Amino acid sequence: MNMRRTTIKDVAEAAGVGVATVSRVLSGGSASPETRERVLTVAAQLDYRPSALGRNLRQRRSGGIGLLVPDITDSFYGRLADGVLACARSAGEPVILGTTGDDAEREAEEIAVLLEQGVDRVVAVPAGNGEIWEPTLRSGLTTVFAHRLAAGRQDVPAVLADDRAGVRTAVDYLTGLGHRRIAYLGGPGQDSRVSVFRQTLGALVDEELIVFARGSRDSAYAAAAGLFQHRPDLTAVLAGGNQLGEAAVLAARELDLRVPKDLSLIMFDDVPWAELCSPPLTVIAEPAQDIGYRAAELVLRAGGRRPRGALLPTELIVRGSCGPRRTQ
Amino acid sequence: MNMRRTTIKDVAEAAGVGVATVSRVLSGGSASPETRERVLTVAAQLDYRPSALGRNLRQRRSGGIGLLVPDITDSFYGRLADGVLACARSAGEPVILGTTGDDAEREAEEIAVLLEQGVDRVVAVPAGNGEIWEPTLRSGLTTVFAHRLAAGRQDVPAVLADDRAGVRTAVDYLTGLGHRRIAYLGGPGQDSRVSVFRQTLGALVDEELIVFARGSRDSAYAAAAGLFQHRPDLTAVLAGGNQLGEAAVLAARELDLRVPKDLSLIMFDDVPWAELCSPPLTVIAEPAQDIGYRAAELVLRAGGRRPRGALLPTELIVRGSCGPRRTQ
DNA sequence: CATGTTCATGGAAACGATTCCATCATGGTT
DNA sequence: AACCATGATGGAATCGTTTCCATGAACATG
Repeated sequence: MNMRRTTIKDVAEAAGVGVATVSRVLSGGSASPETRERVLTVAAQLDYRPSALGRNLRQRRSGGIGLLVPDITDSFYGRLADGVLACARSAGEPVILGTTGDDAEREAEEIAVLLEQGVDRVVAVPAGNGEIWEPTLRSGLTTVFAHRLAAGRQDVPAVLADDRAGVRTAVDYLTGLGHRRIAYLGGPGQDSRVSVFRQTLGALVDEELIVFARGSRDSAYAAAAGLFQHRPDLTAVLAGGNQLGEAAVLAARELDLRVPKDLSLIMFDDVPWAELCSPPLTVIAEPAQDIGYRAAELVLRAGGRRPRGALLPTELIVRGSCGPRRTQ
Repeated sequence: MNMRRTTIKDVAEAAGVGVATVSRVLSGGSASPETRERVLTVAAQLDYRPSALGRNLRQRRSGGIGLLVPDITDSFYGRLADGVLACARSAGEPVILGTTGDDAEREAEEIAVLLEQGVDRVVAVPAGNGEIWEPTLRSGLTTVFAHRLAAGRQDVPAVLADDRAGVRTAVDYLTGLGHRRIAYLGGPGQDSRVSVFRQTLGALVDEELIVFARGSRDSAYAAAAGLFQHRPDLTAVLAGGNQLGEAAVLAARELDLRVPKDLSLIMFDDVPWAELCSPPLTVIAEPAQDIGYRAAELVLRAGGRRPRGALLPTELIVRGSCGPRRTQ
């Protein structure tokens, strides 16, 4: 029952060589062909698997890569995580997952846990502002941001969707349909989008129509319902994420606003149910999984270097949730 | 730039005590009050954080808990993972996430990675049959299954939703509405449900109406479409998960089957979009997050003991996707 | 007073890998 | 033949903890 794991020492003894040699053979160092083969054979026979524990301690870093997302329940982050996992798996690296709830304090805690674990590579959707990351980055942790930047941290490589272009396309599409009073229903960390929203809308911008929800579903619903009740004159909404879109649909239904007759709706993030909705939702698709994969790739390939980030394309997928401005 | 982490040795020196004492103080061992306070003060001053690396090696186990789910993209497993994370966070434990794609081989690989990392506690939605877990369990890894059992492994504690009761309720509901040809659209690992399905349906059971998809969305769609085309006489479907439900709605729409007029649909797992669908979907809600939380709790509390599992209630939520049998 | 018991304490030995460094054999060059 | 370069090899140090054990002080009990 209580059999010890086989260690490198066992292999060394069984193969009649020193532990140093075994280590070298197994990690690709130099060794004579016959020694190499003998060691490999013995290792296979004993079903030897090097313990990450010993290695990590010696190398003062745990191999794994940390992943911090706001909410693993959100389809977008689920897909993003899936991309990270796919890349990590192909590299044989474990992934330590933490959720921040878009809360700076929780983010800091999760970072602390990761550091304690000796994780030295992190993919994160940053929640707090850049300062939180200061000591972390200084301590030599390779970080890649995904999906969004931390305020005031242009020095960290990031893999982003080109949502600025997405916003432009969406706004142009809506104004093209005749809409003038267009709302933006945003979530945490979408300042950059909103600035483009303002820019593109130009003279049409109406600050009252720009509202923000915190991360939760409840908050999203409250924001949407509040917006619709307070400003029944709006005719189109751009929802900044799938949970916000969901809230918008729900709130609209609750208030008997018909989509797209009374209200045109565009949602960021193409989720499977967007097609099942009635009407099917027009969306700006973001390559969530690619974002995750690329970010993981960057963080793995980074050999101490600071890699450049990436900007992935978004796509407006027109379905049935937008129509011409209602004439009332 | 290249400053070393502060170690326990630094703290010991600064406090004028031995490292053993520091370790004891920090991990709740016995020490004189004044020593304790001095050590704690110094540790706080130096911002000392014990390295998990050293501890893990010495204790021959990594603190973290492993989590294995088929697909983190699936809302159900997302919520399950969220539950595990919530529990782990309250215990300050990191979570290593792996996905199996419901594939036995991938599951084995992920287990190997976890073992290599020294993980000794795992929450898993088992994909393969029980044998895969044999060497793992034998090697002393505390395992708790979540959401389903591995075939032929009654010796592993499991946290399950009472989906057998769910199936019974759903079938009774459908037969009560007059349906006679009821299909089950299943996914991997749902044998137990199907056996209850057969049982409850009794003489009405029709083996051709029981079809299985593999884990992917494509496979689910193919199964649903195939079922509907091949047996246009069926009047009700029980979909074994949200992806299967999604596929059913999509396939029905494609084939111009109106829900619930031509086809009644009940889906396992209450996802947010079930309400947005038109008609809103009648579902059997499963407490995914609770399952994850409870499973993590079990795996954490288990002090070598083998805890008993849990069976969590399901609930039929009637919305609009079921109607009386069509009279053709 | 002698002896035993209970503490707090620190030195040192693990844990299992990697890696520095010294050693030794080999083979080629002068 | 003497010498050096090269490459394979194993011993030992190292990473940062925890934990075993010996020591010594303090105190109670005979």
